[in-house]
Amino acid sequence: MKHTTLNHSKVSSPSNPSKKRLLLLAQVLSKMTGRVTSRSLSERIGWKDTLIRYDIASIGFNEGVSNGYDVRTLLDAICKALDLPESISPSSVSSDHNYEICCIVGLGRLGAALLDEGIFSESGFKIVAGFDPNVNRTEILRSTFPLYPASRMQAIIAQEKIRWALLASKNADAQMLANRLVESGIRGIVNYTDVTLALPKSVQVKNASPVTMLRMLFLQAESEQKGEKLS
Amino acid sequence: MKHTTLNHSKVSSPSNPSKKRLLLLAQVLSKMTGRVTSRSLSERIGWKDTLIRYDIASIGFNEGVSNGYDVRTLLDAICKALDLPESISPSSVSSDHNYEICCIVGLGRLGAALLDEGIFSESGFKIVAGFDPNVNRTEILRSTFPLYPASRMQAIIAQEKIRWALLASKNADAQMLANRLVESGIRGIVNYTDVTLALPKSVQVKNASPVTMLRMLFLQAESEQKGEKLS
DNA sequence: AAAATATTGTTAAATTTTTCACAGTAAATG
DNA sequence: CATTTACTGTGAAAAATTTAACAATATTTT
Repeated sequence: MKHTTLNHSKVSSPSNPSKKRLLLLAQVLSKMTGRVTSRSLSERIGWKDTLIRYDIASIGFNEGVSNGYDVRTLLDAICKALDLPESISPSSVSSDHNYEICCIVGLGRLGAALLDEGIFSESGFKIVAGFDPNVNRTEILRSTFPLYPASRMQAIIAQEKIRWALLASKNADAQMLANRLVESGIRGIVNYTDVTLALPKSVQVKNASPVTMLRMLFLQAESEQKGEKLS
Repeated sequence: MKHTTLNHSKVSSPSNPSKKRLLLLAQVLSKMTGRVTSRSLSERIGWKDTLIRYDIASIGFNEGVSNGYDVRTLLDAICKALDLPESISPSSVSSDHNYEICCIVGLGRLGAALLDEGIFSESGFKIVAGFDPNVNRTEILRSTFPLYPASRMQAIIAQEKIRWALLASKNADAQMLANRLVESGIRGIVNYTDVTLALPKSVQVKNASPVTMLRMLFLQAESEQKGEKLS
């Protein structure tokens, strides 16, 4: 009999929690070589080995029977399954320069820090514009891509086909700017402000404000102490 | 019969997902006044009204019968239940200056942006130190709290009783610095680097790197398109 | 080459989380 | 003041997620 490489029974795509774990797993694998087992990964990342196998199975990968996984092969499979814009895997010449286009909204201290192009190189995401309500900021700051006054957001976003935004404005401006992003047809926002944005369900958000993150961290630690599960 | 204010059957503390939602809920309520209903909140935040009622019930709050909730009362109750260091609620004189002590590790462009004290004012968290492996950085930068070379982390963290860290170093240094944080007895890390940290289970992490956030956002949007649940 | 070992893939069970359904209650209405 | 309306609180049902159990199978050891 040939290698048992094609008896995949799981057809459905991975669940949302699985996807998030697979992303993290891919990021870990991208720093490794050789072979791994579900147990060695479990020790590295902290999830139950059985959950890791479950996640891997959910993308229909099964080249690991009895002997663990080849890092490279597994990584490639995960990247393909998640369909990230540009694979984390080095071997992925698959999608040739398939970037997702982003912008930064709000060029205060934090927003300006994100202008550093190095952050996003090889991430699959490309920042092509920055916006701020304050024209001073857009004129003073230097970056490898153009900066515009917020009044031009709608036009530029359409023109450049921007689909994602990093929102790092003042809290007071956050909802207003988010609304404009929505009107411009954006698909998702990474929200570095403390404002819990009101958005249509069709627009995704990820909250990443330092304060909110610290508070969530605090809650997580509180639960952990009492012996509860951590997420 | 008296007001039905004390027939709380739920004794167990809220589940972890509930806690996170309650935190966001509190942040939203802190910007409101008057009364709200589970439905109006549902429209504002996007979760099912029934889930909001469930979360509220989980902290034993029941002053909403038939008439919705008083924003202020509910907010206070949530803050008390979550036991955040300094309440989001304005009326909370309860815990007098009960700060959680934090530090910033890595003072590159992003880390330096976090030196802005305004970010954390009234958050319940107080930054008392910054660290960087590069002594140049600690000498050049200005901030309202002292900056130290990374070599002094262990000593200062013990001395200042620092319990939380914002890690914004270069990726290459991240794990090394995280290890030192762990050795120093830190309780949790907000990780702004792209490295998936290997840490003991007793130390909590929240990943907030722009790239990881964008990737998760992307996955979330992908699922949403196919009509799946969003987290 | 047989036995022992290590490890996956998978199905089923357990657990957790969310949703539903509706009884009960305060306020508003006619 | 009876009736309607708009809500909550809650216990049970449903759905989602995680864990456990184990048969199957490569690899290593003796």
